[in-house]
Amino acid sequence: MSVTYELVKKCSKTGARAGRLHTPHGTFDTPIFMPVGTQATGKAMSPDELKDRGAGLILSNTYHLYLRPGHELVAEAGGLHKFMNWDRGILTDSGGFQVFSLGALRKITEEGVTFRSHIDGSKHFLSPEKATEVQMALGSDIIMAFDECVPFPAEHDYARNSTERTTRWAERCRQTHNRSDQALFGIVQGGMYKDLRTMSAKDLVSLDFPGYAVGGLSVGEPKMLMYEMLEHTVPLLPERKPRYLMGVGTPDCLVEGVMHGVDMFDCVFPTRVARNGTVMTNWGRLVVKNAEYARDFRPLDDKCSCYACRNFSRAYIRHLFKTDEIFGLRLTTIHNLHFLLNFMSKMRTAIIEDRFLDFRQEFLAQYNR
RNA sequence: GUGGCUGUGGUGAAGCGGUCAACACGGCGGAUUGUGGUUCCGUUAUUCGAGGGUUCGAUCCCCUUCAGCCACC
Repeated sequence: MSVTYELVKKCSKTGARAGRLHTPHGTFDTPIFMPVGTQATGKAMSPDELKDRGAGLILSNTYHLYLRPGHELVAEAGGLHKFMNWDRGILTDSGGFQVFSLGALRKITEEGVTFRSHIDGSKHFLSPEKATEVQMALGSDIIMAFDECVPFPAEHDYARNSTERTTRWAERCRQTHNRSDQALFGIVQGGMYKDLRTMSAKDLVSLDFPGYAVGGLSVGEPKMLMYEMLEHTVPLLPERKPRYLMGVGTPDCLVEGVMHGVDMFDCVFPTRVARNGTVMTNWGRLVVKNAEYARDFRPLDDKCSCYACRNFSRAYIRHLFKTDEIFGLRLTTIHNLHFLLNFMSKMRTAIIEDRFLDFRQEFLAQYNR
């Protein structure tokens, strides 16, 4: 198998686990946070800058690359790794979530999804087969099954039909997939219904994917409900395979995810919020563009050792935001990625030293919001 | 010096006798979780250059004054 999971250490008190993920482009420590580079670039960051923060896998996107520049072009360039000059791991999302986000612009049938491009309104069709073909052309290390993300809230009937279809689609993705140097992960759906989560997990596990994602969470439901779903769903997944919680990236959610046994995460949150002038610190969120920092000459986070914190003040970074200088959002992006990747590595160390619960408690006591 | 025009929030401006002075930008604050260097939400002029008058009521009419711009001497 092209992608395998190696369990290194299990927490004695929670479901948390430390491991290693072996991929065709290297081995990466888990739990891992994968920065999002939707359009074949980690926004505002060069590949070297991503590596300097310790990024291992990054996430890119089928929907976006299919529309622009087109997967054939990427294949012609020699694949996504070569095209964007990234020699570590790449995971591509199938486009299911994007199509879900398009709302009124799309129509779902058993065959697939007809949708209109958010760029020019042109009509397109994405199916399990097509999404898999596109991802094979891109050549990412991990590709995702084409799923339908159940919205929140959703009626039980709707969620059941959708979840069953996602499983049928997963089987079609598996039938289509034939690249031995990449792994296809299945995605558990089921909305906020435990019986459907159980059904989805069981059906997908029987299809024997090399890894499993928990999808359909962090779609607007209360955090407690998300944690409840995680606690229910993760134990249904095979222990010897990686588990990936899609779309989660705030520090508090990451700790909870890790505690419940999740190995992989991705989220636009740290980078998007950075681009809008907000950073994460050991004490919680800090909106550096706010007026209260105009004369604050301290670093973003005095406990942080990142390039931005070592060299620049809140007042300076705020000034860059106020004047729309691109260097400002580069600094906050550097900081947020450093913060989050460092945070993941601290969690991993805590698991290995079997003090994860204490770590979690200390962190949550300090970090508000 | 004479004639004309203009003076509304941080900016550009609408209104022109009658509820809370339109809108845009900016500012301030919030949101943002498998798309969006994006988008969304809230808020931001007890006051219309100043003073006086007419009127039940004036940013809007009248008088005085100040300031800016233009033209002429």
